[in-house]
Amino acid sequence: MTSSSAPAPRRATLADVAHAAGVSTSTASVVFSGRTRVSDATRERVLAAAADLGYAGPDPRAASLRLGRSGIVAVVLEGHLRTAFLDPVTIPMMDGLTDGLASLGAGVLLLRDEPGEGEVPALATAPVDAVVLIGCSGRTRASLEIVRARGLPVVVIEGDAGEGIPQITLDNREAAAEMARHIQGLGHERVAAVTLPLDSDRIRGRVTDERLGRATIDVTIERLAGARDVYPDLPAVSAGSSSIDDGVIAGRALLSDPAARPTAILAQSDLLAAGVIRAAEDLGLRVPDDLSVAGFDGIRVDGIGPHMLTTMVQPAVEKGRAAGEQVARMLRGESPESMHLTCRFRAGTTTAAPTI
Amino acid sequence: MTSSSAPAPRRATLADVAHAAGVSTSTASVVFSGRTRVSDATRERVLAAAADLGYAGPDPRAASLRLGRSGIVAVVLEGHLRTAFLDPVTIPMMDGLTDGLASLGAGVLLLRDEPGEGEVPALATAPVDAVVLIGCSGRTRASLEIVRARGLPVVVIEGDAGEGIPQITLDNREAAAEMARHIQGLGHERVAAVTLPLDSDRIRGRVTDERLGRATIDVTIERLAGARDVYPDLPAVSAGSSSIDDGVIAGRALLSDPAARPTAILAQSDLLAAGVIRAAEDLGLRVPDDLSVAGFDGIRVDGIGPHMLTTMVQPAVEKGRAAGEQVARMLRGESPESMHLTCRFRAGTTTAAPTI
DNA sequence: TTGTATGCGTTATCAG
DNA sequence: CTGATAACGCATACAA
Repeated sequence: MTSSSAPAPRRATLADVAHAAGVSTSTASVVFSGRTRVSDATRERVLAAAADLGYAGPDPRAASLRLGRSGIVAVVLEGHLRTAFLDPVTIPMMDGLTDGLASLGAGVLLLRDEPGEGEVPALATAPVDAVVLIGCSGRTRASLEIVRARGLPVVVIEGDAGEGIPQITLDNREAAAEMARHIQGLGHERVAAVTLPLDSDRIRGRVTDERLGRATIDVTIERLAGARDVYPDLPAVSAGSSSIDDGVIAGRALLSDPAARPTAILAQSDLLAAGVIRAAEDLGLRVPDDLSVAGFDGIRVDGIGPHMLTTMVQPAVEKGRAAGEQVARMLRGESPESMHLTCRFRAGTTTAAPTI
Repeated sequence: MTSSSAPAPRRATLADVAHAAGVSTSTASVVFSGRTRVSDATRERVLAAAADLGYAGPDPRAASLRLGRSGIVAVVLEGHLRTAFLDPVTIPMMDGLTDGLASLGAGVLLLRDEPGEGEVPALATAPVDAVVLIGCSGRTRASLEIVRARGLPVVVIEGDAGEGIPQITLDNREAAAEMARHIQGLGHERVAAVTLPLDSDRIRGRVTDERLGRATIDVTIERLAGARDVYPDLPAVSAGSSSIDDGVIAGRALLSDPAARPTAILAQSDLLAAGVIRAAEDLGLRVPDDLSVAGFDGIRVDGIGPHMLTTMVQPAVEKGRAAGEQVARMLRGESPESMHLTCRFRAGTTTAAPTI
């Protein structure tokens, strides 16, 4: 009957165990690390002593000091988890990341990129071996500075950190262009776009050249550029986030005026596309007869009834796994490589030739 | 022009900085920790030397050995992140957790509860100060053993770890009963339930007494018990996961036979409820006229058209925050308290009096 | 206000 | 196969 509030006299250390087993600490250490052969007899004695003293293995803190690594990789997300995980591609990506890191036996430390109420950013003092930055934009830039100052290996997913920092990127521009060509091939001429946020201010509204010039989120910029490679004058509305609700808002903005109504809308994410579809149907438009809607990401979207979104499928899990693998390489002392992953067109039921 | 592949000769240490600044290491240490007054003059000198040597602050690994804590709290999730985050309440809960931990400046280390391919579980060697277990069931039980062996403070969310381990629980049984009474109050007599998985096997199908006896997931057991407090003979079908798709499957199973069709279905999660609604509408039934459907969780569900789910809203963020706060207490040496949080009934448009 | 001494718990090296 | 020794880099009590 051990009470959990019992004041542990003092945790047993490796030295205690060694002493109790009548061996040196180095021998005891080797029993646990297994890096050298030990006779079965002494191993038994050490293990017995350990069990006896309630020793649960080497203290990770001491080990990490000695070894120079902690087995932890930081992932820096923007803002609240709620926000970061609102994007459905985040989860498969994180999953890929943990997979890619598995070869290291490393865990993932979730860090927020917040101002942090005047505190020193956790990133500056976290015992991590490497850092993965996601979407190096705005505030994330500050994280990059900290990381570089600490001299930690870093990989950037979907963002450009410049100067020889390995990055995992998507062919956003080419993929967006491919989708635009699909729409063009169907015969659409009056087309509009709904973009992801332009910067961390996340202001909604018509995308002017001036606003675009100040934009900081690469994904948004690239996907719009790709679409405009095909439709140079493509009008666009920016959303406040990648969500169905924001898609509805942007959709309304583009569809409310029947005179200026496009026949196709290119959304920069599947969630936005779902919102656009909802907005269209609320206005009595039929998809794809009256309006074609294209998405981006290739996630499974609930809530658009019988529709199957026409979209560009991005390799989300691969993205994370690639980042994890590059981190592993850097930690092994090998030189990392930037990787460029490609999206795949997937036809759905939400795009068709215009009927007008 | 610093190349990132430059072989750093050796990272500067606090001692180097102190030496360069012509002060002792303790003085230099204090400059960074700020735990004692230092004259502006020496502070300047130390900082200058640090900048000069590219010293980015104390090595967290050494600091954590010295201080006896790492500022990291582990969260153990079941299976792939994909699976854990499939449950929409996980994200707000994690958010609450990081909030609750914020007072400690602690980060969250995501750990999977996997077999791990014969490797030692990361939990056994991760440099963490405390552990949060989620839904202490089955495999998680093994994690608990490791944690106890290491003598780490631990808090369990929605699970019973027994023996004085603080837990954050929900009034699942009472809440489920409250919902059942709502349905009863509307006049329903033929009612059925769709439950969450019974155990980690996640087998779908009719819930027999025998299967229920072997069930290991407390949430499922409790919510079903609550419903049966009101409808003692309530038939139930278990889902393979908390998802819309699984809700559809369970819904079909319950509704396919017109003769034995219930007039109300109590789903153990909102996603399952959404699936049931979809299954009902696929069969030509109207909700709530032909079938009342109740959910559980109070998340925002897309994909059920105009419906507003009648549900029990659980305090997801609070759950996480409470866990974080208890961890903080334990690390401050105060004794932790188990907390029991309550759900709130929210009326929607998916339940009504039976029309037959 | 600053310096001195000590130990946090390990693990790598190398000699026996 | 085992043991002595020396770091790993830092933060604190205490003395100056």
